[in-house]
Amino acid sequence: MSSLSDLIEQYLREQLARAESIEIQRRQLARMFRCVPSQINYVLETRFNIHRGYLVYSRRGGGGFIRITRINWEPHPDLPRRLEEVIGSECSQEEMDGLLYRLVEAEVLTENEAALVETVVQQELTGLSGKEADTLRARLLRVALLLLCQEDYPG
Amino acid sequence: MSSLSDLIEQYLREQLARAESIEIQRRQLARMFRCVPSQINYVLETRFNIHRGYLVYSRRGGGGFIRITRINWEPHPDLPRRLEEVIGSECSQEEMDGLLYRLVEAEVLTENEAALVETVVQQELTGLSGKEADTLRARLLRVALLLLCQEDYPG
DNA sequence: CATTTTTTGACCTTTTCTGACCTTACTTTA
DNA sequence: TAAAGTAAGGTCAGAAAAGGTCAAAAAATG
Repeated sequence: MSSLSDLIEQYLREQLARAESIEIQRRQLARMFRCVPSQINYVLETRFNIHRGYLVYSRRGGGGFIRITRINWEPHPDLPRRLEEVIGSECSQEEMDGLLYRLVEAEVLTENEAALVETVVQQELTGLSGKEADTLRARLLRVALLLLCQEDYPG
Repeated sequence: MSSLSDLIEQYLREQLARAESIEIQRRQLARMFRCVPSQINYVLETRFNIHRGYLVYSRRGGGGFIRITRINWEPHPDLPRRLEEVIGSECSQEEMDGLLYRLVEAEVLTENEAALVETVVQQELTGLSGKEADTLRARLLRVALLLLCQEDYPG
């Protein structure tokens, strides 16, 4: 249990223990650990992804950098997966209404929030109908619920 | 975050924090930062464009100058409508990032909310690219912001 | 031994920086 | 007062400086 990736992870965690956000240079860090630059990407993908509560932002070009931020909201464990299951790739208006109704009953959303979602989503769908609308509705609804539910459970 | 362009950006932002509009001389600013004059244009194009909420006007010849004006979009009243205008029917990731950045600056969103939107929207876009992604991104982003902004200003 | 995780390297994309050359506006002078 | 000179800023293409991707090889794991 101490591959190079583990060492790099450990190093970054130490930095992140002191600051909520750190900036690194891929090349420099790679030189520091005597590895190839893409190894850094591997560590970031496997250890500092969103599931583990980190956000990575990077910029290329001269003065480029990689910023790792510890995030303040617990990614709600398997909400994304469940929403994926429940909503799927298409969602009719009736299905959406049903789901929203159930979420209000379960007190996951307030009535106001449900109404807001309904309004905003339907507004974005104006002019569309049939399968096209159902596909888009599924995506919009998923994003909407992820936002509202995550907001409810701040770290 | 410390390329020459970043430094010049920072300097100009400081000026613009005190006045809504500033006038500079390209040559002089270039001398000040020990760079070639066209570097200034680069900074203006990438950091002070309309997407980031700035207007640039310039005049050549003797006594020439460059004027940068901050667009003051007032946060509260009809933000939703403004957002729809700004987002339009397509939105690249860079445009989205720029907009989120500005909303954080304007204290319409917190950094966490911005990160949340970024994450959730990008997640829904996995597998898509090009125009298709840009179209969908515009829609998802609009819904996301409408939800969060309404939540912030209920009623 | 099969599978998963790690490591590496070749090739790609984005962002920044520079310099040669162009255009516009004001100033001077024949 | 028209032409020439001077003093700005603009454009664009290419070099340089980052970071990204992906697949194959190597190592670890069970």
